[in-house]
Amino acid sequence: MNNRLEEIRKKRGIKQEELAKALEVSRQTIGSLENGRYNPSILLAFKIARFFGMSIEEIFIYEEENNV
Amino acid sequence: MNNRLEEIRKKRGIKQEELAKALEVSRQTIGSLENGRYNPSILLAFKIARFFGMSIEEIFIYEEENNV
DNA sequence: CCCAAATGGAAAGTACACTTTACATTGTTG
DNA sequence: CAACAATGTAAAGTGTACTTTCCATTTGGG
Repeated sequence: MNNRLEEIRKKRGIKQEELAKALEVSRQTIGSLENGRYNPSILLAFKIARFFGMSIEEIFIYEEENNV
Repeated sequence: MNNRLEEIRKKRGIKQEELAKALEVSRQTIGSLENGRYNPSILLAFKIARFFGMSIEEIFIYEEENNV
């Protein structure tokens, strides 16, 4: 899964640490999401979407992962 | 998090097992989601939404969980 | 240039999504 | 009622999301 987190966060002019605090997760979690080290839980995805006033689908891009 | 999985699945007239096979997860996973034993991963949420031709937000209802 | 702020990322531990196996319960339907 | 289909659910194991701690690298402003 890809995501537009870094792009969207920078457009809002906020730091990873500020976003992390707002979402009540660690800064490393934000960094890991932005750099694709892992995917968010659905709860975190909802928090992120709500924070930015967007839908999950606008932020996280699912393209038929062929990982079997 | 609540979800409308059971409702939507029944409206389509398909069995838990059929849905499970289509999504490539176990039948128990579907049952557990329908009965709220746990939340789906975001990948599974995307698969479910895509399967039903709906958005994640239409199926999974996030209401500011106050679980801290 | 220099320092500090911002970010990248590894390591070890915890929580939970998901699997397989197994069994019990609840409807049908013959 | 008998027998089978559909669902509920528990237990134990695995993978991964997320945490805390720690250090390295990058970047911008004085």
